[in-house]
Amino acid sequence: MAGNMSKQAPVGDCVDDGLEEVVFDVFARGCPSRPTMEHVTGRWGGLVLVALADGDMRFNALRRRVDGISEKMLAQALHALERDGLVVREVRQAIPPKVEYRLTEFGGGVVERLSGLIEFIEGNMAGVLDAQERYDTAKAAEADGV
Amino acid sequence: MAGNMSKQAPVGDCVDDGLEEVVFDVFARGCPSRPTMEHVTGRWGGLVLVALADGDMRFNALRRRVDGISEKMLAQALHALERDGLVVREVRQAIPPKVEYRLTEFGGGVVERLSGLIEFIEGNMAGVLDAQERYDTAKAAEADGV
DNA sequence: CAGCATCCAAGTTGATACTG
DNA sequence: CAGTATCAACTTGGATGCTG
Repeated sequence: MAGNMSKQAPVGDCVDDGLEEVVFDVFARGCPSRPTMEHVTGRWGGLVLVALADGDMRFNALRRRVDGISEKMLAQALHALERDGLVVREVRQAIPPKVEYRLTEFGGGVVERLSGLIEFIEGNMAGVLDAQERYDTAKAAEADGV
Repeated sequence: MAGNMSKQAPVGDCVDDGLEEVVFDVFARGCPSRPTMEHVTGRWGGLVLVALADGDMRFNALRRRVDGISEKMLAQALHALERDGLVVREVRQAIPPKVEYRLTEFGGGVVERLSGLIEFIEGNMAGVLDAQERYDTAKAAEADGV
């Protein structure tokens, strides 16, 4: 494709042309780390990734594992993840077709950190539920007492 | 609001009535950990949270820090985060008004893990950019050669 | 099985304007 | 300053039907 001169992607506010040190910063609006971050943490990407930590999986197995995801969203998530180099798609020619998805090393690193986060949140959900209740009660009282 | 009987929120597939052990599971469709997870990892929530790790911050300071966020989205993110008990909103009566946002202990724990993830991703972005390039090239070739 | 294409409803977002 | 209200534009997601 045209306009593909080595690595100097046009990247907003967080990277330069390769002569100086490159710094990526999710806080910067145009930084390519933002989309990647979104693929990883978005509604489905993270769940797909973590599901793959249990071992390689096929399309429909993933679909079952990630409760509530639609075909379309799963395909979309897998594409994004594959493009970012987090997941590898492996086709086994056969009938019926067999396609497996596997984490790359980078993907594995992401999953480690991500599942740490998930476990931490799951482990604190009781407190979250309490906080929500308090918040809602306070809001209701406020709406009343005004 | 009506229908608020103690803690047995109607929570899909991952929690019961308090007599047995409660297990939260982000993979389950109706689990309340999912929304919370989304607030933390969503487009803005995570950035707001991590921004607050630098110290307490006021509304407009946050707005400047999180490049590209709109007023509306910031307010929305802060509400969700506050409701989940990740952030505290502190009002200082004065003119002009002064409102500060601060991480709770739980919020701090989340941020630790989240920023680990962010740093890992930022640190691997060079590889991601390469992967994307390879992916796009392969796709282009495929679209051609077919 | 794996997955793309299309359509459409519903939700999300951002700009703008306004309030306390 | 710290928000809320409103509206139009855009995006998302899911259901359905079809292909290899």
